[in-house]
Amino acid sequence: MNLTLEDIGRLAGVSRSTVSRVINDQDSVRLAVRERVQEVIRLTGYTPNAAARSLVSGRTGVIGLVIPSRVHSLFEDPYFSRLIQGISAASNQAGNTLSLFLFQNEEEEAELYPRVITSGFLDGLILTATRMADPLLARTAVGEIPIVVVGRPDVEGVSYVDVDNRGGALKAATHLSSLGYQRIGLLGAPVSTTAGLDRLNGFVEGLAACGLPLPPDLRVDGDFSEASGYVAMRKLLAHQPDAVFAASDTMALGALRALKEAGIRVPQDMALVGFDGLPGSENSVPSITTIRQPVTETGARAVHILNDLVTGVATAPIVEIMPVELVIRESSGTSRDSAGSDVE
Amino acid sequence: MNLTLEDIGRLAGVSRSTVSRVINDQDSVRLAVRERVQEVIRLTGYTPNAAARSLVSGRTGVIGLVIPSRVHSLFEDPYFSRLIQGISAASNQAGNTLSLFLFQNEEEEAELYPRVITSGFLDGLILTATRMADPLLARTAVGEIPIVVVGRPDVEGVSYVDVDNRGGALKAATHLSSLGYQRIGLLGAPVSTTAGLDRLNGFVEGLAACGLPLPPDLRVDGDFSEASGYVAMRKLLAHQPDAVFAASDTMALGALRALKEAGIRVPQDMALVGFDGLPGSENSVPSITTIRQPVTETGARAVHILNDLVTGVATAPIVEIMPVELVIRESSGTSRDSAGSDVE
DNA sequence: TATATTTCTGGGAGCGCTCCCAAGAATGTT
DNA sequence: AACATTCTTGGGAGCGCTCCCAGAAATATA
Repeated sequence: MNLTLEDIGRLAGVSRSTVSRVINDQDSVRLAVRERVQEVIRLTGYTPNAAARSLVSGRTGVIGLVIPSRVHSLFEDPYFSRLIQGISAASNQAGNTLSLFLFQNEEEEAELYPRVITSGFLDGLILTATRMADPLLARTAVGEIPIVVVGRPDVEGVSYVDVDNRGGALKAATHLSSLGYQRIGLLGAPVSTTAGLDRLNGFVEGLAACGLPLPPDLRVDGDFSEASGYVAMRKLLAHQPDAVFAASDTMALGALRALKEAGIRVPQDMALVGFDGLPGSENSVPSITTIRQPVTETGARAVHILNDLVTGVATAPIVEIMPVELVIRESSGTSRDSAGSDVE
Repeated sequence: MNLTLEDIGRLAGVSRSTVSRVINDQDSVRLAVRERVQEVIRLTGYTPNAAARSLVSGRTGVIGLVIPSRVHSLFEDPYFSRLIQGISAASNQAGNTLSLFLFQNEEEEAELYPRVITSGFLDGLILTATRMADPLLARTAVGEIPIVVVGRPDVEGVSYVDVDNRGGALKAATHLSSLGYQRIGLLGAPVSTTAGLDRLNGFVEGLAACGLPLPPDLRVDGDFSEASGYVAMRKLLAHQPDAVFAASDTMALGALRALKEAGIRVPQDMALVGFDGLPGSENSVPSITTIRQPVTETGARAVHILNDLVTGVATAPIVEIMPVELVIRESSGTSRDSAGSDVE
């Protein structure tokens, strides 16, 4: 039942080559012939065999998305969900097929990954949530397959797309400072991730630009989770900050819970700024001021860069930093002064 | 740089064919030769070209997972997250590669789907979240590619894996009845889904077996979401049930929120049973009695059945119903009597 | 030792496609 | 009308692999 080019050619009264030309939209096929062939293709529902095609062209149109073994819980994370959607949408649009590689554990990773990058099955790879000194990234240097990392990797020479973590955190700091807050605490993300590190540095830099320090006791780190935000906020409370920047919205949500429990009103008693721009921070009470990052667009850019690499339009490394945006909401809506404080 | 069978053969001093035999673990290769070839393969890091392989074998080892356009929000749903993980884990283990098809809208679905199932790129397909009269399912009947649906489809002749929705809802009903509750309400899932329908029927059947009715005013339907559970519970409250079965844990969580707001204690004033067995129902206060369904295993079974279909070990349609389990927690911990009621 | 039997190995054919080249058809030029 | 030029078209070759068959090597049997 499976048709071949030859079959279509026979039905249309032309040769294999002509049918191939029609399918690949190459010129130099007489209009009448072209239409006749297209009609036969339409009627038969013929689709070219992908394997044969890629055997000769050396390309499959398939790009892989690797999510390392650690991040399984994160799969429910709205960030990942949106990232995957962005990548999927962009690859559909670009005519790619997306293959998903979720490794269950390190052994699976070590066993499957080398095969994946060398079998010729993939045109390219998008790597997410790489850790510091990521073994996947190390293994990849050898392979010839184009790779784009989402999030800044800690090695040189790799193409990646990242959001402006540093700039975003800087914005958060200056925003809070401009409202008159002086004891601004940080609910940090793990510095074992480049995102955590960049947000920390940007935040410190922003405070410094406003003439403010970040005393060690005003910084407690979490792990991106709501629970860690809750715990960290409780610790922070002992040192009486008047505003807090949480390095993720999820942690900000946890912090908000801790503040509510402690009877501290937001923003009247304390201002709160998050990072990410997830729906949760918009729908909370009060809604949380945040640094919105373009997650879907980041995924889409990764796909486009990867395709440029695959087609040779560009050569690695390509780096792109996506802009972030300060979204002011209730949790930092009023200035320190109008909140009736005793400071300045 | 890309090696071929011929290259490996030359390096090992044997022919293409012998190398192929070693790689495919076929017998009748002298041990010494086999080891020499394996050594060369190990040293060179050779991996067979997937396209060439599948061109001749007619198989790619790739299975597709289709998530229709509607369910994008559901991607964050813990259910989908776990299902995808189950499917991914099982397909890794079975030596398959997983391709993910997230369609953004109906047009994309209509355009891409036919190509996907006919290009020969996929050995088989797993379809999730099909709706009643699903166009994908209808289109598929024509195609030759093996398909397994997760969740009972509303058409005949299709292989599928489902959980025992009917039996689970029946258990919930008899459990509540056995505790002495008499006005047991239903917070239903949409009957436009087979899961919603089956849970409704099982629940009614279970009540009937205990000699209890389901008065129309004791049934309000939601849409699986937390918000819909909240709203539905508030409506239900007006008709004073003494226990409620929510057809999903997420809705049960919403119901719990409504009950707390109304000052109704669970389980003292009202018992509550959910369905799914998600982490959220375990960690809530009080923890919610639920019907636990084996999500990961369901995904794994779908992969195995699909592989049986692909290899011809089995022929469609294959149907498998996964068992569910009543998990008793705080929200129905005590019997109606010991809760100090006036009934019986 | 000669022959029958089994085990192992090499090369041809072909999977369905794209690329290339050369031949044929159509058009342009004098 | 005769030739040069351009546009179309067909078929050969080959992508890297598996399958199959026949010949070579090893082993068993007389």
